[in-house]
Amino acid sequence: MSRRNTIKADARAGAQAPDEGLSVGYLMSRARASLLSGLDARLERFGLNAMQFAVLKHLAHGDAETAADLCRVMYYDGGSMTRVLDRLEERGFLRRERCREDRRVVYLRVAPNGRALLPQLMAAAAGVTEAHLAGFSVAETQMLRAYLKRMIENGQPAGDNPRSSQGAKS
Amino acid sequence: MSRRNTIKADARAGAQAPDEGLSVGYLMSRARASLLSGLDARLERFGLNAMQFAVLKHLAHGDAETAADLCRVMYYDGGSMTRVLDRLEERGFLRRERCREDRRVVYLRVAPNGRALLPQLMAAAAGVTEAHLAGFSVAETQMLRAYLKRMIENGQPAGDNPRSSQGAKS
DNA sequence: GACAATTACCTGCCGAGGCAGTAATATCTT
DNA sequence: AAGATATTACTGCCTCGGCAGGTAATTGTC
Repeated sequence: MSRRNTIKADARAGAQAPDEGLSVGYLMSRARASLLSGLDARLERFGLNAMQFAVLKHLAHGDAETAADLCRVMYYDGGSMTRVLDRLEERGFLRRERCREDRRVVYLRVAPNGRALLPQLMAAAAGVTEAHLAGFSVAETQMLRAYLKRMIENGQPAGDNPRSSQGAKS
Repeated sequence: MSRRNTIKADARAGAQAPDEGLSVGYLMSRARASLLSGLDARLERFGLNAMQFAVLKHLAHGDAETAADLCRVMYYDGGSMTRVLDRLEERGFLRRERCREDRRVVYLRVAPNGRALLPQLMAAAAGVTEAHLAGFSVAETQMLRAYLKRMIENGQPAGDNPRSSQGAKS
């Protein structure tokens, strides 16, 4: 044996004294990844992924009714959204319907096919979240949500625009 | 004017009774995205992104000394890691050095070039996190971290399928 | 009515990340 | 000792998401 996997024994233990602040970012990435892959796993049997589910959910709940709406609500790129919708339509979960008053607009309607599936999808999503929040009291969950909201607001004012189109050239 | 952007007036109010639980995931994605794009913005003047910074940081702090270590610590793909390291080496921030005892292993060393930059990078990263945690007491930050850790642990047992591939073939 | 500006949707292109497969080396089993 | 198994690093291939550009349609200005 020459050099076994060492990785600095306590890199995983919460024993980091130096940059405690940074760890919030790492923890959040990890938690989100776990949530996301858990959701994807549960949606797999429906042939959908988390993104597709989110789109259907927003449409079904009336949070949005066009592609542009979805992009605003979900902070998502327009070009990518088109392709997500293409696949959902192709699979019959969704219908596109051109608006007659404003012919630029295409209304999005959840097809009966997708609408029938939605309760199960919602249940799957709720299940994943609940699993991750196991042992959390209602108050704790609310606090967590409040913390996250505060962080988001702190990031809003200066310097955080997802689609600033002003990106760097590297 | 035919149909203005509506987006369901009360989608923003906290008036959603049904799927309150789900919002944790959305909030976390938003917070993380804000953190990440903020970090990228601050690292831009060094010609580095968040990923490259994280690699340098882990190497400099001794959390890892090979590509495989980095992948384990950062829950990152091996193939992608190779390419990140390629770029860092190319730019002179990093040196690769084959281990003589175990010739499969390639040790990664932060070049003086990169080591000199590290304090500024760390400061930039800390700045972003602090900005997002503005108004948080020490206790609150600790609670947030504790919540995230609990969520991660809850996701470990059965919920965290490494990869399910998109399985979207039909 | 003619012009510019804006909006909605779509397409092409590129980088990032995940997965599978490969060659080399090391370790375990029999 | 010899074969099986594991690990390390790397390479192709694919999908996804972001950005820039393009077309059609609407709104605003003169």
